Amino acid sequence: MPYDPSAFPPFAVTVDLVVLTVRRHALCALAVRRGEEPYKGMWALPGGFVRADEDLATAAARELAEETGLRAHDQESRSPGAHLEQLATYGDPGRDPRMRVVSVAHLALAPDLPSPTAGGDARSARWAPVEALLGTGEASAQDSESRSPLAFDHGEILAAGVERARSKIEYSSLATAFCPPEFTVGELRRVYEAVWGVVLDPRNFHRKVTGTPGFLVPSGGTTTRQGGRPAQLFRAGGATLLNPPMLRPEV
Amino acid sequence: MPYDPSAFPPFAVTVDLVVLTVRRHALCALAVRRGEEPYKGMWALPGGFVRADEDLATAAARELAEETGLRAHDQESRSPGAHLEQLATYGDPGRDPRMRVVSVAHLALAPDLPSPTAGGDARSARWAPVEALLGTGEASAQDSESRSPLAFDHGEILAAGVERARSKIEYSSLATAFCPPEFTVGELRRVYEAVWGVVLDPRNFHRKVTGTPGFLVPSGGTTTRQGGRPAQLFRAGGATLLNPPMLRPEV
DNA sequence: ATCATAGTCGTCTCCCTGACGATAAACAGA
DNA sequence: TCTGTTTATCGTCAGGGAGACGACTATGAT
Repeated sequence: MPYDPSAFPPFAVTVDLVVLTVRRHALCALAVRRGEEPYKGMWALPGGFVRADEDLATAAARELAEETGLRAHDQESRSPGAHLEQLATYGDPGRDPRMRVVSVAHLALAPDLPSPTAGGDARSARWAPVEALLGTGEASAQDSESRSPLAFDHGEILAAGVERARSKIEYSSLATAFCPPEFTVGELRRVYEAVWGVVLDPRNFHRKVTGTPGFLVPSGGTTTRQGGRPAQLFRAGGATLLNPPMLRPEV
Repeated sequence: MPYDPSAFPPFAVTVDLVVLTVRRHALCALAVRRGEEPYKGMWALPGGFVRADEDLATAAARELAEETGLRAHDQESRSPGAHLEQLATYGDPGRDPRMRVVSVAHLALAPDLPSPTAGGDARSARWAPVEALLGTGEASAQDSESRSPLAFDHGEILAAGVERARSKIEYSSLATAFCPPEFTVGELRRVYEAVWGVVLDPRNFHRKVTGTPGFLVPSGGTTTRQGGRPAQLFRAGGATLLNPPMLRPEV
């Protein structure tokens, strides 16, 4: 199968971002309003073209910074940035009516930002609960597809990102990416509850996360910002894989 | 960030395949010999350009069929085909010295084929143990990178595919994709042992897989093709997710 | 006949988990 | 100040799954 550099179809390559955060006990995604056709006026995932000399991860980090001001860190550092990883690639012919576009979707997990869309184009970007963006809310499941108000195939991409986040916090410490640098066990539990959409037993959850070596390290302080008895503050520990994993309740 | 259809850098888009199988108790990958520069004469992963009107999954299935004669089935059917799923996308500038190429890597899991490379170009394709292709064998880890004899960044892609397969057989029934339509518990255990590179207790393994609902369904027959006492034959059951998962031994 | 090889069934113990009682330390309001 | 509310944290107990391993079965090979 010899390569023929002059005989391959040209593609446009973009990165699309599924940026998730937890706001007011709900899992939310960043959506931007489209200013042009097609899908003008509809919500879409943030994204853009990959530049000629740019790595895919670099392009995703650049788009993330442009939209949220967050700096990405893929694995290690627990800086103010967000977790960023590649999600999947979408390249159906006709997914963009204008041209052949292959989009490398990325998943970003960010802590709740003080001013959600203040940095970028505030009137055209917002955090929205994922149920609303996916059309999986209380609306009865009458038509099984395209209930999502998102443009292109972004509903499918968002669903994949949400599912990835839901499964990944099971066996990794990634849930801490939704938390500020210092957080309590209860705040971490509310992250799990929001992402999974369940209610967890506070006592078993506390035993589990504090008993998993490397998951949490006490920072020494306490806080009462959630009300009630003062809670110990923790930082994310060095462990990235949880063994044994957190278990998502059945059913 | 308005789209400008006339101002985006053109990319070539390819699919590369990590095709894994278990042969003689070893995890093997399909490699093809390059006939041209760059990397002429080196081994590489099979792959090729995505056509102008072709879906990414379709392109991957086409390449798989061209190289192995296997028909792909992504999730459900347990036909003679192979499991095929998207793995990750690689698009570093300079990963191909000739042009800007974005490669959407796919992972295929196939049963041991009677004639490994008889279908295609037999003298330029072969199954090779993944340790050999990755350079992670008994060779001392003196230089930590580029010990792989594979062209381009295919060593990295193969490593990602192997790691995906290793983790995915933990919580899914995908290990059966390495087996013929009918197989014994012992044969399935040898698949796990080859993929993970461990030795498993036959008694605990038997209890686990036969006790997981939907994983295996008895086909009625028995076989002695492995020697010893006749073993019951099974087919893959309908379950795709194993709950609780198979546990890879520690350390 | 005996041995080697695989397969299959049980048992025992440890540890994790879920269910849930009890206590502790803050704040709000009477 | 006292009481109720909220959240955090510690303990207990029963059930299930997994690792370690003994025992038995049914073939083929020597």
